[in-house]
Parts: sequence; structure tokens; C-alpha cells
Amino acid sequence: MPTSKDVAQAAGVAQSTVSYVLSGKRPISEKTRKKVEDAIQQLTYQPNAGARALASRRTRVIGLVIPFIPELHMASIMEFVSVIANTARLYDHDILLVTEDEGAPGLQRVVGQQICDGLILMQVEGDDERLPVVRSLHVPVVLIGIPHDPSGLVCIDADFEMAGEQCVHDLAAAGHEVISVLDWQPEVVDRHVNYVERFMSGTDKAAQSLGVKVLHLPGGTDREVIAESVDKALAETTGVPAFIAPDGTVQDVLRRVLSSRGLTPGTDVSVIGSASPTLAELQPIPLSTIDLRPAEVSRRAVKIICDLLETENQGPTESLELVPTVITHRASTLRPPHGS
Amino acid sequence: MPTSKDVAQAAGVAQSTVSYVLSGKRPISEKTRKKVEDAIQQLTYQPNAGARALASRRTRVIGLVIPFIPELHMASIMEFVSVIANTARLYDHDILLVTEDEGAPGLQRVVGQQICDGLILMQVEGDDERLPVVRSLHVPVVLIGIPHDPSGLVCIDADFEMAGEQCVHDLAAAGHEVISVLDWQPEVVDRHVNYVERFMSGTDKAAQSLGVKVLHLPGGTDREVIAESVDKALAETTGVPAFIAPDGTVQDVLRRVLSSRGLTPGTDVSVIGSASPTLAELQPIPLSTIDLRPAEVSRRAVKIICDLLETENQGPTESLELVPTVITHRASTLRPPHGS
DNA sequence: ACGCATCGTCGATGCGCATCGATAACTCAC
DNA sequence: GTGAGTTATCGATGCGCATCGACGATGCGT
Repeated sequence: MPTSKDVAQAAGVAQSTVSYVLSGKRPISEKTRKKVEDAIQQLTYQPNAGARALASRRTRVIGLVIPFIPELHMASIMEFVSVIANTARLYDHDILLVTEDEGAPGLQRVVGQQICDGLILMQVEGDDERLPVVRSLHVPVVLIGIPHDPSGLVCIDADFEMAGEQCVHDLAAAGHEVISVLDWQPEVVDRHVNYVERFMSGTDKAAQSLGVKVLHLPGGTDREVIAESVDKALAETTGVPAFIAPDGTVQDVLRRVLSSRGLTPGTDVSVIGSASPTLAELQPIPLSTIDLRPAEVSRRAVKIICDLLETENQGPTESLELVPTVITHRASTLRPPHGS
Repeated sequence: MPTSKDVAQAAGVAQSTVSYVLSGKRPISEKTRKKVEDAIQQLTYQPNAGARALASRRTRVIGLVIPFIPELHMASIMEFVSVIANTARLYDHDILLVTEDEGAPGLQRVVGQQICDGLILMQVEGDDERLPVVRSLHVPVVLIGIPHDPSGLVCIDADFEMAGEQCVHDLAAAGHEVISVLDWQPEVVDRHVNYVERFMSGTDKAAQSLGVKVLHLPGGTDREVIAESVDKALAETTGVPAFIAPDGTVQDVLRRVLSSRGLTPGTDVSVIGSASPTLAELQPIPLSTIDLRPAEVSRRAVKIICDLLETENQGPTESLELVPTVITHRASTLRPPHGS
């Protein structure tokens, strides 16, 4: 492996000059710049990350703490992961995987060993045990998810409250008077991720202001549970029933239960689920969705941490960013009675 | 951040002694070892990864190249990723994410900058464009998947041929004379990942030796396509039909199509799918599965590369390891007529 | 023509650690 | 009690780069 010294020698300049050509931190004449760049090409020189980190005190690596999650969720986690990794590259950073198995000590390890310049934590719980550690780390950390006490923390997430409002608003506009909201699957609820609460609060708020009724019913992937929820909803509904299933795995089971009850989405019942546009279109009946914008949340998380890394941590920062959600009508919901 | 020099000072020894205590590469008296270890505790010292990498020429980081994959596959990718990350920790290594978006240049980048000591490539295609680059890298690389020409490469994968044989063997033992195999979804087939071919070759081999007939039919997630495949299979089958759907996403669609044809797995039809035991048990009718052992493949991949890193790359290595698959009977397949 | 900025480059230094050779402190045999 | 062999520790060095101060070269005004 060639070093910057080799490049300097080949170009007939000092090693420091090579360094300045690369960093641009001092003016370099066009002539020597060219000589150096040619030498770099010739030798296919690439700077050594370890040496660079040692000298500059920057690794250009961001630690990504991924959750251990029941299998059913992995697809959505993976979307975050891959968008985060790709976005990090745009800022000339790399992503180091830190699994939740390592817990809080894992955070201290990667930060303490200075493997990473900062961290992104996914799937932050309302009362996450790692928060005290996060606050004590002297590197930027961005949380995806909003803990109960976000003071002194930098958080970002989809605006679940807005999502809840949008769903109820649209179903109400389509003429539904009773709207049933299926909860997330128990594995999620048990984690006390507070986006569940935020979503529910959004549905209630909208229900109140629009004068419709919202039923909260158990969710999950257990067909019996969903069947029971559906039957209860049908019993309490006058007019055409409406369901909101913000958890992708729940909506899957819901679809089958509705079909077994002889109900066709878009005709006898309205259903709003959560899925990417691609996936939503692929359904037998294209699914109206509330898009929680995982890719956008990921991109912004990376941007936030990279900005923090640029400006160097000047004292403790605190911020909270909510990404607007998007509701999309497709064939699984009734159309509003009068146009628009 | 304390340095080893600080530790040395606190313990009243030389910095090099601290280093030897940590590495164990020279004998240290019990007395000084204790002094040093106490000082490390006191200062919560953690060695600086960059400096360590620079001096030792080992980063203790493994690059993991994750595929860009249509959304439906992400769940299974994620299982590999998380097991790989956790296993790497057992060998005191970390995982750096390299996305496929960076392509072959990405491999050269992370190796050239010496961010990684080695690489694991997932989802290697039969004629993967990255293979020439892989062969030219002077670091250990483990491929998950078997390319057409594995010479000079270290590969590991599930034994898909064995998997195909097991499926046909078991269905034949249950009395089926015509067995339909649904292909993977087009996104996979188009990649020319050669596990598809290996699986099919396994089914054919078993069919020939057992004297049963195997039909190969188009797969995918398009309900129309699957419906057509099913109808064709039914038309060509005498006796109870049998289906093998080794692609998890295909089996999902298959289940619904069979149900729409009034066929109940385990009674009127046999179905073998692919899913984790947990997921298989969760199905309305527990699914007989062929387990492709993703976790075991992941673990072994990490072990292989870590072993290679230990022994230092002494000349080019070449190896090919196939992980035995496991077939499990559950309620979705007929029982063999006479006991066991 | 002379001082004075400005620009471009060089040399030296240090980041924190691993590692090598040297050496002091012992042990043991004679 | 002296030399050979151990054992435990130290000091010095270098890994490859970023960065700082210094300095020669150049251009400007007077």
C-alpha cells in the first residue's frame, strides 16, 4: 500500500504538500496540484483511515445501533439501515453496525475506543435504558424515536400524531362515523415505543374535532385476536366500517379476516394500512396507506448527525424533528361522497 | 479520553508495559499486572482504535457488503446481517456496512483505506461482476453464495441441492407422484443467483432416483402467475398434489391461491415452504419447511473470515463449504402412509 | 530599488499504540 | 561468588497522516 510519503516522493514534493492537496486547507499552485494528483493516480494511493483518524481525531464513521426485533419487523428495519448507509456515504462517512445485544456498554465501547464519531440509535423506547448513557457520551447522538423525556437529546421521527389525524380525517371525509384503530403487534406495544401513543393521540384528537367515534382495538398477528377485534368493530359500527392498521404485519392478518367475513375493502369496508407505495400497489386491492416515511426519517437522521459532526460539538444540543407523514388514497377506502 | 500513557503514569510503569499487559505478548509479574489493571479501571481506559490499527496493521473490522434487494427480501437479509454482527463480536471484531450501491469500487475503497481487514459478500451471483475485484484484493474475502467459477475464492452457502433432494424425497415418501416446484420470484431469478439452479438440480436428481415426476413452474408474487402455475399443476397431477415453494414470499401467495381453489394444506394438498420455525408454527396450518439455515451460514462465514485473519493470508486460499439444510414436517404435508 | 504583504511549500512534530532491543534484577550451578 | 540463563520492565522507534510555524519567492507601492 502506498503512503502519502510515496506520493510526495513521486511528485517531488513534501508529504505535507500532499496532505494539503487532499484536504484543501492551504492554497496550492495549479502546477504542484497536478503533479500530486497524477502521482496519486499512478500509485492508486488511498489515505490510511487509521492514521487519518489518529491525526485528525475524526474517524468518519457513524455507529448505527440496530434493534433486535422479532422477525416480522426486519423488513422495515432493513429499509432504515440501507438508506442510512447510503446517505452516510453522501457525506463521506461509513456506518458501523452496533447490535442491540451489546446494550449500553456497546455504546460506550465504540465511542470509548473512538471507532465512531457519533451514533444513530434506532427504535428508541419511551423510557429507554440507554438514555442515561447516551447523555453521558461526549459525541453527537441522534435518536430515531422520541423518548418520554427528550431533554438534552437530539431526536427525529415520523410525525405519528399527524399520521393518526390524517387517517381519521380522511375516513371521516369519506363518510365513516365509526373508525376502528387496530393496535400494533404486542411485541411493539410491550416495548413502550411511544409512537404508538402519539398515533393514538392523533386519532383521538381528530375524532373529537370531527365528531366521529374512534374505537381502539387489540392488534397483533394472531388471527383470533384480529378476528375478535373485527367482530367487535362490526358490532359497534353503524354504516360502512372503517379500519386503520398502522402496523404492516397487523394489516396483513386484517386483510384475511375481512375477506373471511365477506367484506371487500373499498366497497363494504375501508382500510388504511402502512406500506411503501410499491407494496401498496401490488395488493390485490391497492391499499390506501399512511406513509410513515422511513427513508426520509433515515436521511434526515444522517444529515443531522453529519451537521453536528461538522460544527463540532459546541456544548450540549437538543432538538426534536418530526417528519410529516403522507396519506394516499387507493382502492381500499371509500371515496368521499362529493368530489375532492 | 485517557491514553495508555496516562494509565502507565497512574500505575507507575512504562507505556509499553501497559501495552504488554493488554496484549499478553510478554510475561508480566502479577504485581504490576494488578497495578496496571487497577489504573485501567480507575481511568476507564479504552485503547484508541485508530492508533491500534495504525501500529498493528489490523483494524478488527470486517466489511459486510449487503445487497440492494427488492423490499420483500429484506427480512431475510436482516437475519444474516444481525447474526453476522453478533458473531463478529464473539471474535472481537466489528462490522462495517458496505452497500451494494457502491459496487466494486466500494470494495476497493474500504480495503484500500484499510478501514477493514476483510470482507463478507452476501448474495453473490453466479457471474458476479465483483469477482475480478475480489480476487485482486489482498485481504480475505468470504462469499455467501457460490459463483459459477469459485476458483481462488472462499465460499459458503446453504446446500440448496440437498434441500431440493430432501423436499422431493419427503413428498415422494408421503405418496405424492407428481410434485410441483414453484420458482423463486423473478427479482431473484434474474440475478442468476445460482442457488436456484442448485435447488432445482436437487429436486430433479431426487425425482429421477425415486421415479416421481417434478414440474417446474413460474413463481413470483404476482397472484395471476401463481394461480396459473397452480392450475397447471393440478391439471397434470394424478392423486394429491404437492407444492414446493422455497421462496418465502412466493409461498405466501401460494397459500392464498390454494385456499381460493378450496384446497387445504395437509389434507387435499401438501405444501413445503421456507420459513423459520417460529414463523412456520405461527401459520394457520403449521407449515412444513425446508430450513436453509441462514443463521448457521452467517456464523460460519464469520468464523471462516476470522480464522483467515488470525492465520494471516499466507498465499491465496480457496474453499467451498455447504451447510446442510433441515426439513421439518408440520401440518401442511401429508403423513407418510406407513408410520415414520 | 527597497520594504512589506501574500502566496506556496517545506520540515518538524505529535496523535496513541505495538514492538523491538536493551537492561536491570534475579536465580541457579559450579 | 562469578558467569550463564531467565524474567520483568523500560526506552526508543515507527506506523501514516494532519497541522503548525517558518521561510523563500513573488508582487505591490513608493
